[in-house]
Amino acid sequence: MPELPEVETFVRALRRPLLGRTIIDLRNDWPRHIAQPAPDELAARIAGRRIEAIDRRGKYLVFTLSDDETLVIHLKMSGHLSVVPGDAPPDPYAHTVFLLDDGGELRFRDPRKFGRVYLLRDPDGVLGPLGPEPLADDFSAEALAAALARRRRVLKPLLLDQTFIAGIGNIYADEALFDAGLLPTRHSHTLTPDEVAALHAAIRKVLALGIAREGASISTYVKPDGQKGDMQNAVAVFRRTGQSCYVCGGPIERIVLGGRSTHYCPNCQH
DNA sequence: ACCGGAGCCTGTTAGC
DNA sequence: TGCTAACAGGCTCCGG
Repeated sequence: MPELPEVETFVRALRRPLLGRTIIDLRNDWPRHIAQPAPDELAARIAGRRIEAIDRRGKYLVFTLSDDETLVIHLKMSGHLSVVPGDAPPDPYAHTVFLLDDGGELRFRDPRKFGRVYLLRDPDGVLGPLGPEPLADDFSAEALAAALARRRRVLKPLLLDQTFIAGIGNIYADEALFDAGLLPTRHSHTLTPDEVAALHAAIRKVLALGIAREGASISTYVKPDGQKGDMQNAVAVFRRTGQSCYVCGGPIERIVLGGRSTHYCPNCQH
């Protein structure tokens, strides 16, 4: 389940093999992978475009192409991107493949087919609704405090709301709440200034740790080179139901909030 | 404005 | 040990 740190890991690994390359063609065996525009139009418009920059916005990968085109990819649950030689063994799960001018391929592997590809002249149409980047300099505790007070919502589902903050998914939401010592069932407008400060620091801490450890290989995620990340060895609560809390020794509990499994320590979080 | 549920998918896991 | 059924999970859409 790629979240901000996992997507950032892809972005960093893809820059070296892709920057300066030109996309010459597209292969697709699952048309629903292409969200926008229609697959044949996307193929026609992307051919001949050079990859000039690769960045991340929330959980989206953003490829700035020549001629003011932007390729946007969301990996959703099981998406994976890698650059391989053209004669690499075929991958039945690589539903969308970008052919490169050096003979290589950018493969979008996606067993569950939840991922989406966009080719946009104005990426704001897709990226515009996203909330602030939690690792950006202008994401301050004061800004978070104001945003929390404005919405009266349960913390866990709110952290997963991409229009509130961009990039946090189920793993890092649970980890951030544990690190901040806050129960996932707390309501956003009830946090004290100290609690907001703790949450702000915790969000940035766990995301930065996830990036440093190149992502959490808990379900299907692996790095572009196929190797596992290392963040799964540093989680405090996620999918540790019944196991001992590393801080107090008590059992980690699991509840469902907003339809998502939620893990926390009832002793350490208040 | 917010919440809950269905739907999209298929590999993995739980339960018999 | 082998099978089937439920689950996971980001996000969108719908109805309340």
